[in-house]
Amino acid sequence: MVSFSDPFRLEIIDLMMDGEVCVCDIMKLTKLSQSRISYHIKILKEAGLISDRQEGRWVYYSLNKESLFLIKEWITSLTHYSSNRKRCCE
Amino acid sequence: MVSFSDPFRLEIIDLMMDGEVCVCDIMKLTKLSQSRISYHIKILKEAGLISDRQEGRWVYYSLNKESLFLIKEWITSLTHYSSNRKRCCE
DNA sequence: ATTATAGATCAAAATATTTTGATGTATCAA
DNA sequence: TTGATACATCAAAATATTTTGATCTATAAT
Repeated sequence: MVSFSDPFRLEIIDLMMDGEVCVCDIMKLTKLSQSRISYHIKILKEAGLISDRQEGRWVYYSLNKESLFLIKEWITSLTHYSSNRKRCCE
Repeated sequence: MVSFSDPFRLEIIDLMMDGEVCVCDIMKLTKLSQSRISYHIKILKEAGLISDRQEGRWVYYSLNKESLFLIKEWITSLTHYSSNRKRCCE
């Protein structure tokens, strides 16, 4: 959740919407520097939000649908509990 | 989305799961200082994630279900597009 | 073997966010 | 009208995150 907190990470996430991308794809599409992208990728990976798969020199990243689903479930749980007024400061 | 990026804000959001809370509620439940809470509340409010309602000296905060729903929709859209492999670096 | 490419990692610098403590405003109770 | 409570706001300090540029590893092509 906390890993959603950077606009460039959101941009990278959006790029993964259509499937796998490598760092070089992201470089071309965003004009961010390589190390900058690797840094954000690392944060997304540590948060379990993306998966990686190496193929030769390339590393393909893609969204981890399961963890996205878990986040949705958490958001759902936020709104699906009792909404009865609690008295303040009792 | 970016406003989810602080663990204390997530805690405050969780507290609102059961309904409205005021700053003093949050103070009691979290032991955070008043100005610290107001600071985080402000960020959540500016993000449209919570709504407020004043009643006398108290301000009641609650989750804005609509904006939570929009976030869920965005997450859904991330995973519901074509997953066909794209060639890297073409 | 040499060179090129993809990407990870690192330390320092730049930048942004958060915390603190003080002060301000509004409401209410005595 | 005085004092207390709830909360907002502000500037400075503390802390955390991000960016940069350099260097490193691994793979692959010549």
